[in-house]
Amino acid sequence: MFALVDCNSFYASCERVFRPDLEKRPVVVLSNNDGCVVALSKEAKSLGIKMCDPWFKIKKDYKQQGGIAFSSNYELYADISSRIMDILEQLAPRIEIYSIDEAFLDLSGIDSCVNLDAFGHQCLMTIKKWTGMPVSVGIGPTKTLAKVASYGAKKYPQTKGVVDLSSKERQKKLLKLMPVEEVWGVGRKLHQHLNKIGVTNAYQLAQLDLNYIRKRFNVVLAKTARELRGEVCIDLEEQPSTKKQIVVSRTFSRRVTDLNLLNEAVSDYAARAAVKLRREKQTCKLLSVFIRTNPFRKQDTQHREIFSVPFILPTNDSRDLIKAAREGMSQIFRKDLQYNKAGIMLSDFYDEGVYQLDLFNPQERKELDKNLMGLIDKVNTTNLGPITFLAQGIKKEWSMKREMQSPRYTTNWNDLLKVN
DNA sequence: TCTGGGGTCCTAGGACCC
DNA sequence: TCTGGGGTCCTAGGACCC
Repeated sequence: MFALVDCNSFYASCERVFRPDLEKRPVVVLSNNDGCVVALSKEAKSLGIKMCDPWFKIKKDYKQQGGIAFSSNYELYADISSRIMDILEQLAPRIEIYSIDEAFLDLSGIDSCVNLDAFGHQCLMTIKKWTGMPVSVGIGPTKTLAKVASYGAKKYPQTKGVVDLSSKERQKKLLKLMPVEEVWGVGRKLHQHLNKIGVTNAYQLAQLDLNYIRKRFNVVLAKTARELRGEVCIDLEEQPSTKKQIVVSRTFSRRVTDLNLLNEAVSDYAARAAVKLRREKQTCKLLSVFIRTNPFRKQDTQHREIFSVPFILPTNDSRDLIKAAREGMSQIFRKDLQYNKAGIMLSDFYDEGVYQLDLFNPQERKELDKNLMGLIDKVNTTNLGPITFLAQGIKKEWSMKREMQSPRYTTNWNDLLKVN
């Protein structure tokens, strides 16, 4: 048996924890650059606001209706998330942290000694009491059914936030009520195709012939159908698997035509990616750089391109990555175009310390470089930092806008909440 | 004026091998 | 006219997730 513990409107709820005056008010959180809505409270939903709505389009009406908006504050969200995950670790023997706001719990063992519905409420109340965050709990024999249960727990207030789908009858009842596009693994395209063959709810999907699904669609959807029937196909993954790629990309605060500024931006992203790569204790053999113009501006000449730079020896040295990023940029940059986004991608990973010996690059040098990077990373965790590379730029004219950000209540002494 | 960021998995097709 | 069979590896693109 699995439980899915899922925070309600996670980012919006985080903002409310330290602003109780916002309870019952519409709250939305915006993406980087205050671009579009990425999280919204129930009250904001009932004003007709949708996920991904561009902020500039809804801003005026929304504010008039008493809504409040925040720029995203990832430092705050990450900290609240880790507090919630710590609590869940105490409540269940095995958990899988699935995303910043969700975790699957393995309930085997627990299900034989306590009532599962009661256990769900215990999780919900403990998290509410210790962090102030509202969550829903869905319980089912497979992960996909736990997701279904969580859908029910959010959708129907009479469940008080917990749905237990242990029984076949309850599964059947809820699956029939659930639109097929709400199923975990069914996105926009599959939704359209399924509708075309007359499948509109989750129950119908579960009843389809598996061979037919494999032939007409693919093996992944067949797996989803089996999970909906109660057959475990997706296991709990306790250890986060090592990453296969690292991406750092940003939309600029304004359109950029200057190669120097683009170089600055990708150098900055490369340096950030290098830190992530070293945190994973990995090295990479490939760095790709990409840029694109604003696809929404139909009047502009469009250009998007990606260029990959291989390394002879795998590396996680910031200087190598920055150099490669600039090299790549010089290959794809075109004069007189208005770029609005750039990014870099690292791939082809190797464990740190596993590399072919190189005649021209003696071992001692490598150790020295490694120590240097380690030292920089260490300094940057203290308030002596940050140490950055000049290539990353100083003014960062291209960097994003976040005009409505809340304080970092839990991670910065200066932002600590004051009580008068 | 203003439209996010970071991931994974699967498949088809091409290049290449014997 | 008629041009094998079986395999692997890599890449790009599509679909999905949060």
